[in-house]
Amino acid sequence: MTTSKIRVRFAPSPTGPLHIGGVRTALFNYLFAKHNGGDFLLRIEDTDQSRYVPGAEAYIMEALDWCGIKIDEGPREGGPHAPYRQSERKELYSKYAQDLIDSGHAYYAFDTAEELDALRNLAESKGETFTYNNATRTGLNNSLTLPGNVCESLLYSGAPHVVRFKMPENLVVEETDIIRGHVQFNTDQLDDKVLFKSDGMPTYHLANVVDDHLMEITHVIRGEEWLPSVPLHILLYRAFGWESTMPQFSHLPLILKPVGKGKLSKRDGDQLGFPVFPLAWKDPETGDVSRGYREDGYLPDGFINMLSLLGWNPGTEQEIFSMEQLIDSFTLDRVGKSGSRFDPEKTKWFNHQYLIRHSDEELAGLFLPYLDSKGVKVPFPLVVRVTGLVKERCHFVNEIWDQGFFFFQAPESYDEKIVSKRWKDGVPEMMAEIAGFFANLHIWIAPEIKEPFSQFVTEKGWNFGTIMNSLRLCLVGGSYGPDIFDICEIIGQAETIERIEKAVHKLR
RNA sequence: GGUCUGUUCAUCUAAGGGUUAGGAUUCAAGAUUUUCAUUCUUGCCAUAGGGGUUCGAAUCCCCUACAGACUACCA
Repeated sequence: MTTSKIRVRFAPSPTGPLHIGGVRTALFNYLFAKHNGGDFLLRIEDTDQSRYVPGAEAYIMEALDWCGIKIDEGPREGGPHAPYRQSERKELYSKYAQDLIDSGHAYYAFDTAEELDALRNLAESKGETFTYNNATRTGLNNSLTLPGNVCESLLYSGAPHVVRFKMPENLVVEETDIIRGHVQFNTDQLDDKVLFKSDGMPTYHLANVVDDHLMEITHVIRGEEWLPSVPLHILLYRAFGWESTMPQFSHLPLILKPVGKGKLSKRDGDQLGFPVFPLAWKDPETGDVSRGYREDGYLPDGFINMLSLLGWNPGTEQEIFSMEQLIDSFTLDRVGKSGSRFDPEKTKWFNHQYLIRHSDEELAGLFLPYLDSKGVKVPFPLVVRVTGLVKERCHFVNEIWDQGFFFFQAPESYDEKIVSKRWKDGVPEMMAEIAGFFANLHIWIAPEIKEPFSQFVTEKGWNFGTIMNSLRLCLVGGSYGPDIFDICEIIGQAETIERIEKAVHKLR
């Protein structure tokens, strides 16, 4: 253990949009770094050219930006260990692969992918599993079995080859994972992993270890799916002679799908009607669009708050956390070990909590694009006022429209259920009288409408409930919305009267 | 199949040997809102099963079951 500055990295591969599991991994890395006054780096692991997806890298950065996760060093930000894109560090890795061959920790292998596939199929047909390891490597085409001169001439002639790690025999590799505690593996169960591919690129395992070392990463915080490769990574650090500065490992529990079995996947969102991505994503090949939390009207701080509580808890009963508070409270020892099922309902609840905490101005600003898309152009102060009136009844920014569209345009239809319930005999006549009454009012602000109106209704001996509900139907087209007199005030005297007359006319 | 990891209300989780097993979401009921939503109150609901260790186990150990991850020249 060194006493150097805490440094962590989020190292996604740009094979598509980040999903919420990835965002959570990034978040926990970020929170851990900031809690300890350390650095958070973004490193793009694009060593598999065949899986490269255009736009994915930009997506990842935009998603982190939206979430409020700030990158200290990365491809865009630069930094002392640039470049931060593994494809741009390509030359570096072959040197390290060579070091391992020279020290006897790795070897060249000339077996083709087809040959290995055939071996796997053969083993499978016999109910066995083929593994490239100490038991089989002596019977395969590699620098351990081939005569030195044959091997050299193969390399010289440019024969395709990979570099494999020579997994030691019967060695117990132990490690203390910050989240999981003591874990151990026997190397006899492991295979000779490819470190360097025939296309000249390193695999994840090599690149990851080399870069983490070079970038002075102190803690590796990643998903549980990486736990099985921990022994390989430890052995690599040892082989390089870097064990004394090896990062500490933490393996985060998985995020499971809301219903059914297994970890959350892209498909779940489409089927169950909630986003699995922070931002909407358009697949460049198929053109399919997947929805995103941002586009669905979620607020980033609520989204982050929800994610933070998936697998982590503060040990207190506090549930609402700003990013600053999260940084303050976050420690890895309060991260659980078991997988968390994702709950879209609670996500909605969080969003509502954040929605009502946001200022009317801020929310109105976020709502503006939705208004635009409806072709509505109104003064901003009006949008602010309406937002303030309806935000408590919304879970999402876009619901401000559903809850308040009638402030901006007259209802075009009337909810039939409400019509049959409220539009009884005599009601049209009462409404017509009310329109006349409104026309004679001189002051048009909510309390000054309510007061005389109540008097008027009382004098007439009408049923207040019937009147209010029917009036609401006239003004908004249904049985929803905030206080009626607020609505009257905002839409104005003339419009109020007009809507009543229109309803009387149309609902005859 | 093998290796590894996990298992507390429907869901997220608290309780690091001693509590009526706590909170939150969902759901249900009531109150408020002469609408709807919000809000408030109340309620329902859990230690996977079996063995140990212990005066005492959700907590420590073992077995079983179930679940998951990994098992590629992918990350």
